[in-house]
Amino acid sequence: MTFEPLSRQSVSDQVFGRLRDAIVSGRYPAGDALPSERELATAFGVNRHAIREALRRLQQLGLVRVSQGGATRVLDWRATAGLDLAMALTGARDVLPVRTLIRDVLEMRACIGADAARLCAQRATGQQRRAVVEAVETYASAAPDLERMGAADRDLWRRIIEGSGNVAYLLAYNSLTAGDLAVGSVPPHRRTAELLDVTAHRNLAELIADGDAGGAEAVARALLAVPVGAPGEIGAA
Amino acid sequence: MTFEPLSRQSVSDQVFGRLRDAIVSGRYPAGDALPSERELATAFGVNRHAIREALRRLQQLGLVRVSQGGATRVLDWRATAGLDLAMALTGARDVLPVRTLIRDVLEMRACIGADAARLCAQRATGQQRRAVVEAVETYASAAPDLERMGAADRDLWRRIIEGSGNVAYLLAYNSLTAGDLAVGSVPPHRRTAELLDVTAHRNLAELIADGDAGGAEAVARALLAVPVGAPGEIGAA
DNA sequence: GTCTGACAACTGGTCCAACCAGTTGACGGG
DNA sequence: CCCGTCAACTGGTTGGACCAGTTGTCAGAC
Repeated sequence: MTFEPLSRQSVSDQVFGRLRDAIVSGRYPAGDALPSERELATAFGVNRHAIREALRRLQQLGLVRVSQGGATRVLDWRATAGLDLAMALTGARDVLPVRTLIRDVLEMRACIGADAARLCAQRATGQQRRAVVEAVETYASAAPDLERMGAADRDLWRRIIEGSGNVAYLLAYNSLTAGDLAVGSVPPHRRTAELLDVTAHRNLAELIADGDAGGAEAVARALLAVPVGAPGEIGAA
Repeated sequence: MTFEPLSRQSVSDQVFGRLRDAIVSGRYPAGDALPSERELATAFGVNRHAIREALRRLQQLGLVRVSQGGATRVLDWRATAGLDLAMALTGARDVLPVRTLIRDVLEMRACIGADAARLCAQRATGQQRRAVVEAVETYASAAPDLERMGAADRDLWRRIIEGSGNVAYLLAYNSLTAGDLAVGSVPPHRRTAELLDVTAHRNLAELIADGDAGGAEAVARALLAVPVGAPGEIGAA
C-alpha cells in the first residue's frame, strides 16, 4: 500500500482558490469591486496578510486589478488572463463546460505539436535529434503499460518542442500539461488511440532525425488530430 | 503636452521584479535554495511580508517552490513555468537573446492565428462573423496611421480567436500580446509588411464570413508567416 | 447657484513583533 | 553503529499600528 503525499493547503492558498473560482465562474462580475481586504479577512476568518497574498496571486494571473486608495476591481479574464489560467479553469464548470475546455486544450496541443515537429526537423541540433529518437524508444518499450506510455509520450513531446528551439512553445506546453486538465481529467478514449500508435510515433521520430520538416509536420498533425464529436464526458470528479 | 501616468512600483513589486530577473537570467541556478525570507528582508531593507508577497507571485509563475520548514528552492523555469512568463522573459537578455524570443512569439502567433482562422470560419456564430467583418473595416479605414492600424489589427485577431470558440487560444493570445514583447519591442520591419496588407485582411474576413475554413487558414498562414533571417535587431532599450 | 477647497472616511501599502508549525541536522545515549 | 531527542533553522499566521492614496461630502468663497 502506498500513500500519496497529502496536500496541505495554506490559508492563503485556500483564499486564492475560492476567490479565483468565484471570479472565473462569474460570481464576481467583471468590473465589480471586490470587498475590501479587511472585509475579506473577517469574512474568511483569517488575517489580512493572508488575503493580501491571495490577491497578489490573482493579480499575477490577471484576474483583478488592485490600486492603492481605490478598490480592488475584478477584470474580465477573457481579456486579461494568460494561458496559465487554463489549468485553473475547471473551477468554472457552470459558465464553461469542462468538455469544451478539454477539446480546446487538445486542439492547441495539436496545433503547437505539429508546428514544433516541423521546426524540430528543420533546426534541431544533432544531440536534440538523438534525444527524440531515444525518447521514442523509451516510449515504445513501455507498451502496453498505458501509464508509463503516457509519461514517456509527454517526455517525447517535450524533447520535440525543445528541438524546435521555440521558447514560447515550451512555456505553452508547460501551461497545458500542468494542472488538472491535460493530465487528470482527459477521458481515456480521447487519448488512447493516439497513445497506442507506436508506428506513427516511430515514423515521426525518423522524419525528424532525417530533417524532413514537411513530413514530420504531417505525421504529427495526423497523430494529434482532435476527434470531432467524440462523446467523451467528464466523470463525477 | 500630455503626460503618461507614471508607474508607481510598490516595494513588493520591485522585489518580485528583481528576483524574477535574477532567476530567469540564471543568477540563481535551478535547484539552489533562495535565501530565507528573513535574510531577503534585511538584504532588500524591507519587511518580511513584502518578500512573502513577491515569493507568492514567483511561485504562481512557476519559478520557485516554497515549502514550510524547508528552504524555498529555485525551479527550472524551462520545465515548470507557463506561457505567462514569456512577457517577463526580456529580463533574461544574457541567457536568451531577445531577438530569438521575438521570433518565437511571432511563430506562435502565426501558428495559433492560422488555426483560429480555420476554426472561426468553421464554427463561428453569425454574430461573430459579422464582428470580424466589422473589425476588418475599422482596420482598413485606419490606414495609413500605423499606430491605429496596429490597434485595429489586434482587435481583429481577438475577434477571430473569439470566433474560433477556443478558450485556450484566447488566453494564449492574451499572454502573447501582454507585456513588453509583442507590443513594444518588435522591430517595425517585422510587422509593417503584414500590417499594411489590407487586401489580404479583407480577403481573410471574407473567407471567414463565407465559412471557407481551408481558405481562411491558408490566407492567415501566409499573412502571419515569420520572415526568415530578418536582420531585425532590438534597439538600445 | 456654482465652483472650490478642506476634510473625514474609506481604500490599499508597509512595518513591527511575536508566535505557530514543519524540516533539518547535530549530538548524545543506547 | 544506530536511533531518538532536541535545538536551530525554515516558512505560516496572527495582531496591531501607522503611512499613503482615493473618494465623496460639505462648508465656504465666488
